[in-house]
Amino acid sequence: MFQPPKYESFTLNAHPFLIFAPSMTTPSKKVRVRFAPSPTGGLHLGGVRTVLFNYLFARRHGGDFVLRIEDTDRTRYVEGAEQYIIDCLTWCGLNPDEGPHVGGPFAPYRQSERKENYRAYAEQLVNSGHAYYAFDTAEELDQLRRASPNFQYSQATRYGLRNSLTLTGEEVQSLLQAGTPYVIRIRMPEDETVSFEDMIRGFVSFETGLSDDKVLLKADGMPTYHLAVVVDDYLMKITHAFRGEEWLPSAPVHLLLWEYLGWKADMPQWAHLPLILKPDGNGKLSKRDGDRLGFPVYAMNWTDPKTGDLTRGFRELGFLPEAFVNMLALLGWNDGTGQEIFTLEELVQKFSIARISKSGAKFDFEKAKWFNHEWMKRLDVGRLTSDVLKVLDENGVQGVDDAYVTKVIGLVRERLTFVSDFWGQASFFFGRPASYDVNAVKPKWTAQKKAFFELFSHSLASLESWHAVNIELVFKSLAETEAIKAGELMLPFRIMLVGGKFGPHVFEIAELLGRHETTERIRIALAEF
RNA sequence: GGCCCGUUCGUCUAGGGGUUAGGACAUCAGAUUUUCAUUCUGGCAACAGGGGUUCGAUUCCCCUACGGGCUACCA
Repeated sequence: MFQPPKYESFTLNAHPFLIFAPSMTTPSKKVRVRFAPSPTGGLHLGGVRTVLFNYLFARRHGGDFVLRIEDTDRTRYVEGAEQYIIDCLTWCGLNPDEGPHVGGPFAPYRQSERKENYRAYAEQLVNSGHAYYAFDTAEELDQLRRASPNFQYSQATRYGLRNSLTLTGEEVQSLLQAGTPYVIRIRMPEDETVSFEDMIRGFVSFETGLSDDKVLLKADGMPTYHLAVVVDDYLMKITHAFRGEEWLPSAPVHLLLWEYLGWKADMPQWAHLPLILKPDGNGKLSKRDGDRLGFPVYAMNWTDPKTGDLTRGFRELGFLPEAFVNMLALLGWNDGTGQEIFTLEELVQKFSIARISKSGAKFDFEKAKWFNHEWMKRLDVGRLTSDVLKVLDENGVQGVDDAYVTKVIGLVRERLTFVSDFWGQASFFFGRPASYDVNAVKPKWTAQKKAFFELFSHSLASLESWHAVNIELVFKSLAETEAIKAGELMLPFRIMLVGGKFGPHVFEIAELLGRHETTERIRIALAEF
């Protein structure tokens, strides 16, 4: 017998796309978004991208960006992870308007501190028949799963298990009074269709009968993500919810909860972001892939407090936050013009959900490096100074003149991919070469060349204006007088000042080094050749 | 297994019923830079397959394949 399927739509706005139509770029309610990480370890690059999109959307629409710590799993809680997350956001310049560190009108922002909120809502769902008490222990369920691998706590099995659907009211009451551990589970409808309009994916629909009865409130009294995310998004008046695509399958549970709690009209618009994939093979990018392939996955260095293991981050590798954020934005989004370099401000101006792609993107470290190099070349030299000073300090160089450092940066920046490359490219500006690439000089070295450099050094001593062009002039005219090709002398001169075959134009180097230092280096090197 | 999502150069992507299918990274070749890097020029390189719809599909629809995600008292 034909039964028309029950259909229930959760499309909240009669015209869901209207909100984002050009004529109506400002949603009617004040935009409020949240990043809701679990403090269990380092912050993954995908997490930062989620933050970014939240941030951009909030700023674009003049809304609020809140940080909410989802620490409902006590067993996975890691000391220091919350502060680390906040530090990462600070480094990236993506600062929340509200959060545990800055407070706000909806405090507290840690779910562990909101524990008492959740039980009442779970009970409310039990009372309305949309949820039930379940007394099965974790061990019992483990056993069931071992016995049949596809076991689900669902309509197919719930009537054979120990819960308030199968027990009498008196039995349930006495179990509860006796303090028997229990969880509260959602009672998924047997045959309904839940659908909604995802801002990125468009129409998505699910059959409720296929999902299991997710736990809402755990035996320790803490909510699971499913309950907590709905309750807090409601309480914190979240209007748009961004999260990774891995959450799509549990969306129907959340939709149902919004409905059952009576908040359907306030449900946020959902946006399920495409995943960031491993560069080789397939699958979600994980910290392990970074270790294996030799690039960072976390935003900053992370030390596991239990094992002491250090996982390197983008920041410490020498990434500029500007480049890191820029690179992340382009992983799954573009503005349609081909422009690839954006400042945060530009991103805020140009960001639109409509231009986020649906498919996952493989992370390409080479491209990430390219972004950093581009920023290395474009950034204001002064902006780079403090970072470079840090690199110098790490290499035992202190108390150098800022203006000198700034000039050096200007000279070498275009050949640096990372700030951390600075030392390798510019150490000779802060100390004499420790050794010389003599093989580059010796085979063609002659007494005549030696004489040239002695004369050259002498000329430099009386050079009136110490500028690269003048130094070069003296160098070349003397070479001519001595009948030696200038080209034959350039490399030896470079080796004298730098120690190796690298660096900016040699006369620029001499200018920066100064008269005394230049002649000294010539004198010292002459003894080596 | 079931459910959901996805599929344009090696990678990130633009595009969209009629285009020489565009750009970027990587790569290759050349030029410049009397070092190296930068920079510049050029080359290689893609619409997963099959059915429809259509005068015409890479573009719209369906199926298949492939890939991924989820399937915990984790988020």
